[in-house]
Amino acid sequence: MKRVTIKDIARQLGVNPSTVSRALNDNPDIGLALRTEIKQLADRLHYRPNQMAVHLRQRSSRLIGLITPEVTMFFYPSVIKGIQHVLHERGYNLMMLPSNESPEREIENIRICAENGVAGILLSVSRDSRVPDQFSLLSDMPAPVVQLDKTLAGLPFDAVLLEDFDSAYSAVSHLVKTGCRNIAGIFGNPAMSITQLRLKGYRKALFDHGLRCPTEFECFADDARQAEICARKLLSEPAPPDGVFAMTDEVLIGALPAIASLVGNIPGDCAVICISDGFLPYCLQPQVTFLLHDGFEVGKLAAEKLLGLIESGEYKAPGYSGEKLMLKARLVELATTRSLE
Amino acid sequence: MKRVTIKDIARQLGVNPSTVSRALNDNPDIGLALRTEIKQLADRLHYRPNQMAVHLRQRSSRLIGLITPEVTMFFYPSVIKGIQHVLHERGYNLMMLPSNESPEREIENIRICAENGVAGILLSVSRDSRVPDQFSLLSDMPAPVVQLDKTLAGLPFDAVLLEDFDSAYSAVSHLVKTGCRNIAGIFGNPAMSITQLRLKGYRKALFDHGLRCPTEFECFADDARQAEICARKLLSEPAPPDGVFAMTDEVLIGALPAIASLVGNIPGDCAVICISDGFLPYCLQPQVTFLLHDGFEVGKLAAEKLLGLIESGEYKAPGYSGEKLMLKARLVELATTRSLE
DNA sequence: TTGTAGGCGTTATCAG
DNA sequence: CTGATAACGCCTACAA
Repeated sequence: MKRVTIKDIARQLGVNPSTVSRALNDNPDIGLALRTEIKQLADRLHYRPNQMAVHLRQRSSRLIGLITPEVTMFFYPSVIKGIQHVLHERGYNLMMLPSNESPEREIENIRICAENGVAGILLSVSRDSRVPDQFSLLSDMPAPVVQLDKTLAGLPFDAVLLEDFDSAYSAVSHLVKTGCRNIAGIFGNPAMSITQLRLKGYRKALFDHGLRCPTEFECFADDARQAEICARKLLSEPAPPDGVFAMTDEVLIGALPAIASLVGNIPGDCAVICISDGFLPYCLQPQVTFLLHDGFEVGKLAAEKLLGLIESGEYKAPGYSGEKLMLKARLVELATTRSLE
Repeated sequence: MKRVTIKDIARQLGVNPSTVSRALNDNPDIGLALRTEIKQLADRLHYRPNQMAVHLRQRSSRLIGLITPEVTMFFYPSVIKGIQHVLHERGYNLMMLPSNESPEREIENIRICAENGVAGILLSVSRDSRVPDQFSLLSDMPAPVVQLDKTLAGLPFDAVLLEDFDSAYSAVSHLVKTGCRNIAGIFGNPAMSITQLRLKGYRKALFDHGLRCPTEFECFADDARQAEICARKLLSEPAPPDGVFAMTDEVLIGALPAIASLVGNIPGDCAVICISDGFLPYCLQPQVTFLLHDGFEVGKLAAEKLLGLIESGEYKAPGYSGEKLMLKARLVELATTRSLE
């Protein structure tokens, strides 16, 4: 039960393989009559092109490499959905290459992309990745790169990311507006640029509103578990916060239950706000107001950008250095308002 | 800046490309001296084999196709981690092929696997998939298939799945043990086999303990939102349940906050138990006892099984029909016990 | 131990 | 309009 190839069709019709190839690719050079005859036979024989051969020939597969630091249940599932939504309808496939937060693995993943002739790379960098050595490989790749979410300044690629500074700034400002005066922040790993940006937004918001920003109120957590510990520590301070900014869903899911169990009334005693993908805040109790960072949108835009580059070849222009596309977050108010107090 | 190929190396060393190929593949026919010389040059030139060519030649890529109904934040992220853990260390890569719960898309995905010469397929079927038409394609594929999680009886493939019936049975029995007498169940879409199995386990447990099992207490929810509605409906019955079995994390996350807001005391007034991947129950408040369905383990075992089949060729034997590997769930008690009352 | 030649399945180029 | 030919990069009988 060998697979049927172009040659088989050619033989049966007594024509040349190249003619079959052209006909199947709708080349108008081939007479309509012959073209349809070939197509019909191809159909009857259940002919499917061997992509491995096509790829070798074209020197590029229709694969897109997605390099991410990890596959958490937060954010990435929706990013992936957004990516797939675009890739599928344009006939590309997705190869997942998690780096497990390891720069070495990241390099290996880039290598895998090169060896497999991916048509393009979607790159979300690990915590400890550094420009430029690590990404020198990328520059002489015949495929475009689009960074998404966790990006690195200084790489000459397009990027799609969320306004981290602004979102944090807005979130904290919203807490201030609803009456909070002692606002703590729980952040992610400080080596990540998104952490730094959100931290800056947090600080600036406090500063602009004339509020103090004691360092004990700035906590850093690598995961939900640590976020819980941070929350407990914050609330056991002699002067505990009356508002908490959670940098991510992951932080929120760790911190909120702890806060809920320690203060009588949220947001009465302590308000909580976070930056979220828009799913968890609806699930948790009490519901929490958040700034929506839409992963689906990020994935979709990054994929569209990437396919655009692939098809235009624009990225090959000497000196092409990409542009950053910054998405704004939207405030979603779920919490019962606190401003009455 | 063309990519360096085997020919380039051969030319520089004045040997034949085939010699280089053999040397790089550690063929002992090639003299050790020459072999190392070739390898060194390959290194210096940063030679990387062109996998597209290798694949065409071998008639198989080192890609594994993962076909899943969707990419939710529940369960799949850990399954994927388990899969990647195995694939990566054995030099395979993962192509993600979500079917969006569409049987047509599922067929298309199988086709994509065939065209791309994947070395194997990991298959989790959609709700409405039916044997056998849909999977006839699979039978004459030169690659093995392993089903995981959402499986379909009647397909002649290996499968790795969790003991759904047993887990539901144990979960409900545990509720009985802690004193519940009116136990409701919130399930997923009834068309899924895991729903049917868990439903049967639920019913059997009630039956075996001599408890009634009114149909109003069996609810079906397609997502978290619907699960919330189910929970509200259940608790507003004239005789509300004193125990609720949530079939999945997704059900739990929808139902628990609703239950928490409607009854004064969990588990005092109404106990809750669920089947979970082992992350959410720790996060939600109140914490809930669960049966651990370990996605990582499922992914890992399925991937190992698949690579085993690929490398042994066993699956090609006429009449090979696969075997089901059933994983048992483990009870994890987080809830404050209710048995005192 | 190494070289030669052919082919994996497709498509691009050049004739006719 | 269609056919012949070569090439994409690699591997593997077979020959030497």
